[in-house]
Amino acid sequence: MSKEVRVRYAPSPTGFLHVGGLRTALYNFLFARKKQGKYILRIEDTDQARIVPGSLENILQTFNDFKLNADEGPYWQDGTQSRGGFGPYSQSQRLDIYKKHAQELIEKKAAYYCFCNPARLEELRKNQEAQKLPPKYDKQCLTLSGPEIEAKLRAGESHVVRLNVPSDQTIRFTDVVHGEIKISSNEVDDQVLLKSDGFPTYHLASVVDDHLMQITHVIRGDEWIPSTPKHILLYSAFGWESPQFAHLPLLLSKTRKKLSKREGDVAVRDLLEQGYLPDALLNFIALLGWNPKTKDEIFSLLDLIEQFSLEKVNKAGAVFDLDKLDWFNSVYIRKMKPEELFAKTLPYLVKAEIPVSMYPTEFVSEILALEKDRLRKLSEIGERVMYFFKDPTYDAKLLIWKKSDKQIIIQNLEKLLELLKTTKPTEDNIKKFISDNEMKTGEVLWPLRVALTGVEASPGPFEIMKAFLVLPNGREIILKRINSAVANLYKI
RNA sequence: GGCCCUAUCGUCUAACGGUCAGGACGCCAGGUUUUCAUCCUGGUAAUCCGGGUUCGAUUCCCGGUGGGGUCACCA
Repeated sequence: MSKEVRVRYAPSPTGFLHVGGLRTALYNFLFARKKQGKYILRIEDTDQARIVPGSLENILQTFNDFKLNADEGPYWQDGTQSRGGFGPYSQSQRLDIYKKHAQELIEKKAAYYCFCNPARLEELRKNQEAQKLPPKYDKQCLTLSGPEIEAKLRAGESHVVRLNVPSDQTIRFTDVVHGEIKISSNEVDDQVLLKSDGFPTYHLASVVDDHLMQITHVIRGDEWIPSTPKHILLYSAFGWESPQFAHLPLLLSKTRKKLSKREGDVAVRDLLEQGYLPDALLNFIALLGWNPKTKDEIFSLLDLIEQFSLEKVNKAGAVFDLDKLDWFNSVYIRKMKPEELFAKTLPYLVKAEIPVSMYPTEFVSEILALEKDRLRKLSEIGERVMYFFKDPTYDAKLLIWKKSDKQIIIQNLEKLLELLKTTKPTEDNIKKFISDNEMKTGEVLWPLRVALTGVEASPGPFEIMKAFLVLPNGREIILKRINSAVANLYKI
C-alpha cells in the first residue's frame, strides 16, 4: 500500500493568475483526483515587498470560477483562515517554523550566518562578471569563528542564513517527465535561505513546507529545474526523503518566450472577461504539454481526471495559441443550454448598452439561439445582435444581390410590402409568395435580410423575422425596415 | 557567457526500431445556404543538420545548430 498522494499549487500573491499558473494548478489538481489524493493550495507570501493587495482574493476567486478548489488551504475569499490539518497554509504565518529549521541547518553545518552587506555582494558580483566567472557568493562568512559570529549577532548586525553548498559533488534527481537530471554542486550558489527581515526565501520555505505538509509530488514549471539541486541538498541536509519532482514544459508566447504576466491576454481574468468559458479554457490548456493520445480533443474536467497521467506530459514547451482556444470556445458555446447561454451572455449585452430589461426574455433567448453557432467569444455578442435593437445604417448598394438589377429589387420589395399588409411574415408565406410571383429567391431574400440587419453576414431573414414577431411591435419594425430599404434604393 | 532543459506540418500533437509519418486548429477548394455560421468532402503543410548502432531509424547514442529556461536577501 503506497502512501496517499499529496500535491500542491503554491502561488505568490503578487498579481493576477496567468495561464501558465492555471495549467500548473490544473495538472496538480488532475493528478490528485486521479490518484484519489489531496490537492493543497499554499500561499507563498514571503516577499513582503512584492505582495499586491487583493491579488490573493483574486487568485482564490479565479480557482473558484474553474471549480479547481483545493482540499486544503486558505478558505475561499478569506486567505487568513485555513482548512486542513497542516496549516497555516500561508507562509507568512509560519515564520517561526522556518527560523527553527534554519537553526537546525546551522547546527548541522549545512548552513551558516552571513553578515555581508549588499555593497560587498554587489562588488563581488561585478568582479566575477568582469572575469567572466559565474556570479557566486565566495563563502567569506563561512570562515568566521564561533565567537566572532556570537559577537556580531549580539551586536544586532544585519545578517542572512546561507546554504553551505559542498564542492565537487554531483547532485542528481529523477524527474518524472524529464528522467535523470544531474548538476555539479560547483554550479550551485550558497543560496540565501533566511533573509535579513526574518522571512525565508522560496527555497527554504517550500522545502520545509513540502516536507511538513507531506507533499509526495512537486509538480511545477520547468523554470524550477535549475534550483531543484538546492532543494535536493536541503532535503538531504534535513535527513528527509525528497518528493518526486515533475517539471512541466513551459507555456510560450507566439514569440516563443516564456509567458509572463507582463504580456497581454495571458491573465486568466482577462480571458474570462473576454467571454472564454472556464470549461473551454481548461480543456484547451490541459492539452498544452499533455495529451491522452485519443482522437477526440473535447474533454470535461471529469474526462480529464480519468485520462490524466504524468507519464504523458511532454518535455518541450508549447505555444499558447489563441486561434485554437477560439475554436474550443465555440464548441463549448454550441454545447450550452439556452438558459445557460442566456445567463452567461447577459452581462455582455449589458456591457454593449443594450437595454435587455426592456425586452421580453423570450425575444432575447430567440436571438441568442440564432447567434449561438456563430459566436466564438461571448464578448462578440453585443455587436452581432445590435441590429435587433437599433435600426441599422448601411450602404444601400448592399441591398442589391450579386449583379441583379436595382429595379427588380425595388419591385420585389414593394410587392413584398404589399403582401405583408395582409399576411404574416413567415417562412411559408414568403416562400409561397416567391414561387407564386416566379421571383429569384436571391432577389428577395438577400435584400430582405440586408434591410433587416444592414450587415453582409447574419442569420437568415425568416429566423430574424420570427424573432421580431415575439415583440408586440415586431411586425411594424419589419415593415419599417423594408420601407426604408426601398426608400434608400430610390436614392442611389 | 556558464549551467540546465529541449527539437515531427504555421500552431497543439500521435506514431512496440519496420506507417503512404496519423489527428486537431488555422488556411485553401468544393458541396449545402439568399448571405454568414453550422455541417459534409477534399487539399495544403513536418521528422533541424551530421555522424554512428542496426537488415532497417522520427524513434537509441554522440556531436553540432536552433529554441527556451536559469544564474537575487523574487517566486
